[in-house]
Amino acid sequence: MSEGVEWALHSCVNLTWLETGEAVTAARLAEYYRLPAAYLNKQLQALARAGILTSTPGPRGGFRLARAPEDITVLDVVTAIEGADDAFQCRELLRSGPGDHEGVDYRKTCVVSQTMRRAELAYRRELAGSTIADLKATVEKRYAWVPGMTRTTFENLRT
Amino acid sequence: MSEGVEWALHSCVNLTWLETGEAVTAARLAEYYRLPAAYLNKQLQALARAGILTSTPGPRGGFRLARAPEDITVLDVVTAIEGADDAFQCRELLRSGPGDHEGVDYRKTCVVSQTMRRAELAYRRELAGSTIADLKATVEKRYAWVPGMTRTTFENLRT
DNA sequence: GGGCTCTTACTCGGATACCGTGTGTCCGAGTAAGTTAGG
DNA sequence: CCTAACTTACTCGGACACACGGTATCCGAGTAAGAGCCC
Repeated sequence: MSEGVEWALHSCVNLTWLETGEAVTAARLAEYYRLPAAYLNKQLQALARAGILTSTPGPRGGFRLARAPEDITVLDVVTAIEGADDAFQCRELLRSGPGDHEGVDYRKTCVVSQTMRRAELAYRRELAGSTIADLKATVEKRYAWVPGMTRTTFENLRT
Repeated sequence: MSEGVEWALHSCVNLTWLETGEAVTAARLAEYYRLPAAYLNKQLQALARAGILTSTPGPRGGFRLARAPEDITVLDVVTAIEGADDAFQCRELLRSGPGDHEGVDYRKTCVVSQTMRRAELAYRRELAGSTIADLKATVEKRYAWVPGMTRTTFENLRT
């Protein structure tokens, strides 16, 4: 799985603590974790395309959350970065084997494919059960100083 | 995810139908689905290293299941091909951020990491719940002619 | 006929190329803020 | 002083290289079967 997923999730959570009506540039989000700014920008673009962030160009521009943290699931972010395809892709191996394949969709009927898909669905269900708001809340509960420290750090980066 | 997983799972199920005490060569297993023999051989080697298959060289050699189909989970096969690492690898992004990181293992404490890991565990749990014997049984129940057809096809490939 | 030896062909196993995707970087189009000049 | 146009610097966005892992292939080490020969 792409490393960008980790970057994207942490950046989204950070954005929830900076919500002051103004956008945050990719450069600042990158500097926070010492990441390559241009490449993080690429990932943020993917989030914007997926409707998770909104991007505004020009001075005082940058990214901000497109909707409430409660309405952004972790699965949304993963899908935006990794794409919507399942990890296991059924290539319909059975079609190359013996037997009659007339009008059969092995993606539906193949037992192997079904088993892998079931696991995939369990994975997605788990990720869809967590929202960015949940992450934010858990961090605030366990590490109460983090939001303030994060805000302060971004303030200092502003200079 | 590697395409070899699909090949490996189908090959394992096929082997359950051919269990006659003698091994099956990678070439024949490959021919069944018109796969590149040398490359399938590579995947079967991985299964052998993982203790799922046993390999015997020389004439009348080949591969056979190392243990009963009930004792081989789908997760075992996936792990043998893909490796034991999680799909999401926590690079401890937080360590590059602000704050004190003395003696902290973010793979354990980071909320993002925990969330991703929980999903990963759900995935694995699902795969660990299905064995090769389960796949075999389901196929035999739904498509009763398959075992016989498979055996016959392999008989013809023997020539 | 039985047993030993040698040949032989066959199998896996790892070492070797090739290619696509993720990783990383760069520069240009567009925009909004700040400035300046005019009314 | 207010307004409007211009300049300017800043941001995203996509186009361009690089690297690594999955894909595919080939040839060699080892082995067991089978033939042949001797007893």
